[in-house]
Amino acid sequence: MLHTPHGIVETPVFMPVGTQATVKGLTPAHLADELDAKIILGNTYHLYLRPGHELIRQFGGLHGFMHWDRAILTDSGGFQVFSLNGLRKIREDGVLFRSHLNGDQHLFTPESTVDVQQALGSDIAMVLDECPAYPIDWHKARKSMELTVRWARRAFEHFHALPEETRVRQALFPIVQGGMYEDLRLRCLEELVSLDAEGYAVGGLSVGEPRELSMAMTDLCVPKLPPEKPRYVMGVGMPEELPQYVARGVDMMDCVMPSRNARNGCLFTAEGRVVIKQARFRDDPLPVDAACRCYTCRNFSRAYLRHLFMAGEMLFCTLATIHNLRHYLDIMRRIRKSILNGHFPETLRDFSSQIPVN
RNA sequence: UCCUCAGUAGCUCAAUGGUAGAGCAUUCGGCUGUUAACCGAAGGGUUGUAGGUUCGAGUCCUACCUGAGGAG
Repeated sequence: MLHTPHGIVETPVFMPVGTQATVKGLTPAHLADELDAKIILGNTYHLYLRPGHELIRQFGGLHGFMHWDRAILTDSGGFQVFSLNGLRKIREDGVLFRSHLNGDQHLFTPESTVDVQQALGSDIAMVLDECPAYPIDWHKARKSMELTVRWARRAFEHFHALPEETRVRQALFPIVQGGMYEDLRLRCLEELVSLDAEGYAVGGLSVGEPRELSMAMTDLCVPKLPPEKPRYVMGVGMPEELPQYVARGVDMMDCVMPSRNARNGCLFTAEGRVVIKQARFRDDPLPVDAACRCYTCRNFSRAYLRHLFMAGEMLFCTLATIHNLRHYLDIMRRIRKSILNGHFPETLRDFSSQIPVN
């Protein structure tokens, strides 16, 4: 269990992504009542650029601003630096980048991203890291990893030196990098463990590498992270992969897949994907997933959902996102239950025998 | 009855007489710490009809058909 200033989070947990102070398509009531999500993500990069972290601070941080009283983890912007390739320049002191909104130039440093996340008031903050592209050669991966380690040290130094009276209670997680190279990953991990953080993340996965490699890196890193502390693999995964990450010791995951794919018409079920735009669902009276008990599946047909999608109606995004996130969170609930019951191995086998999502 | 304008993909429209295209729609893919209600691909045509001029016609000429506007 993760004890945060905004409640206890049972692990292993999947965290819905709410980049811009909203899980797109959903109200906080959907998240809390319908999905019972205990923790969601926010993003330093996006919120710093718009509406600005100082404004959010005035509204009582992200929690007050977006009316969410459960836990929030904020990503540092390291991944945005990676995906904004071309708009940025990485230097020793930090990353110089141009806003994707208006081209303004900004500098993120390990220190400034801690400050921004303090203003956002998240329960868990992430250290600024460099997320290298895949593939990358060993020498470049080493340089990148070493920079990530230096940045992590600076972030922690700054974090510990924050003035007691204004400091927001918050955990800070460093991020293991090192490309797909075992030696680099292990060296990075060792350095970061010495920071004695409250939790650790494995980053740089799901950047285009084959699935086996993501799993291999997880296999390598997670067991060597302190077992009594939460271990977070960033940016994963497909629904059927969730139990496999858990089996490797992962406590926390997040991914845009359920929410983004929902908006793009891809609904996940235990029987595989339902691509709702397909003509075969034009007059299908069945729910998306007969086994699902979400609001969408309890009340609406595939034909209706297809109609909403084809008509570009905004309700589609809401109903589809409710379903996909419920599917993800139900998988995690089932996993947690089976762990408590001592039946996780059987549950893992059940999931493995299911039809893969694609 | 006459005059003018217009008929090109399902829709709205491009195309100096020289390989008929686009957007939307349709169908199908993709999406992994959200620059993403996004991106990509495919199918789809006797250019209103019938003649003519020309090496070559969506384009020029003639007649007809359909529609819009105008005159009487």
